[in-house]
Amino acid sequence: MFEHQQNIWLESLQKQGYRITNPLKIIVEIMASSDVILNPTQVFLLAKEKNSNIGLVTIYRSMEKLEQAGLIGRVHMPDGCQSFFHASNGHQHLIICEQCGKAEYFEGDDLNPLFNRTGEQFGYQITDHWLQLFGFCQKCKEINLNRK
Amino acid sequence: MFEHQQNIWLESLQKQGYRITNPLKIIVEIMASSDVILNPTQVFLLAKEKNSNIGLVTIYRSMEKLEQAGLIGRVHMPDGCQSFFHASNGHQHLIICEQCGKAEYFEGDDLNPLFNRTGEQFGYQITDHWLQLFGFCQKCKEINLNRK
DNA sequence: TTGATTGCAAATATTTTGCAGGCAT
DNA sequence: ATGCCTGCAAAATATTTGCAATCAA
Repeated sequence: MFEHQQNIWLESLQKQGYRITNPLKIIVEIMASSDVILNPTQVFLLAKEKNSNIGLVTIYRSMEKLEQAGLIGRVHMPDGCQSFFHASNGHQHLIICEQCGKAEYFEGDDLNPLFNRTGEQFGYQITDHWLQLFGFCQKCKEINLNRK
Repeated sequence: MFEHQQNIWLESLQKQGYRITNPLKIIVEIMASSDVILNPTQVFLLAKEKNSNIGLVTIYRSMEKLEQAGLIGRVHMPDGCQSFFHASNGHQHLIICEQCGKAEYFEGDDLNPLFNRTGEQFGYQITDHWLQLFGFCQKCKEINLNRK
């Protein structure tokens, strides 16, 4: 299942002219199967477990490729914006656990009427929008309860 | 008018125990009257015009104070999240020009039902949300038309 | 074979910290 | 007078670039 997803990513990268190297495969494997947002250093540490020789620079360069290819996207949080998550199908919105970074996409109502109305009201031509929810996921809620 | 706003900020800072120094006054003057988002370096350059002796480090430290005091907030953009803008009254949302950084707050519909519904659906306890619109402001639309 | 990709080292860019002197209170 | 705040220099972080060797195509 995850393997399937990885292959889709690798094919996509190959079609776009990138070479499928071992380090890239490892990074794809990590990013395509992660249900939490990850920053370059976190990806680096996970990747080292699979190939102790991999360099942090390769992570940066590969993340850039995956982003260019539309496979991952940068996730902004109140305390930083260097984490990445696999991209969504279509334009969906993110709900993110502020404790563990677990993220999921959700479909919102159609907010375009609000966005267009607001754009007109202020004289802006709207090109994009962000909607994100922050909170505690099921697991982290339980963890926090047990701590008390 | 802007002076009034500045004084409110300075009083608030004083009440919170901060000392009202000349560099802080200059930074408050800039942040309280700016209608565009500004990063520390931009604030530094603007502040230097008023006090050529001011240091970039002071900008960083003062921005932290203003943020702590709830007077400014960090603004996240697709290409960076180191800019600041004066805080809103209540929980409003931002519409930002991606070209010049001009920003304004707007009141949305009440999106809480959507947020709560989504939180329940995924098992998250929602603590916060972000809604931001990006686009081109009136002036930048005109600038771009004239360029063609 | 060829040139894109890698890992290392070094360079940049950004932000934070240590400290002596100055200034608000 | 006290100790918070400032500016400088230096340190710590985060990210990017140069380069020779390697490897996918």
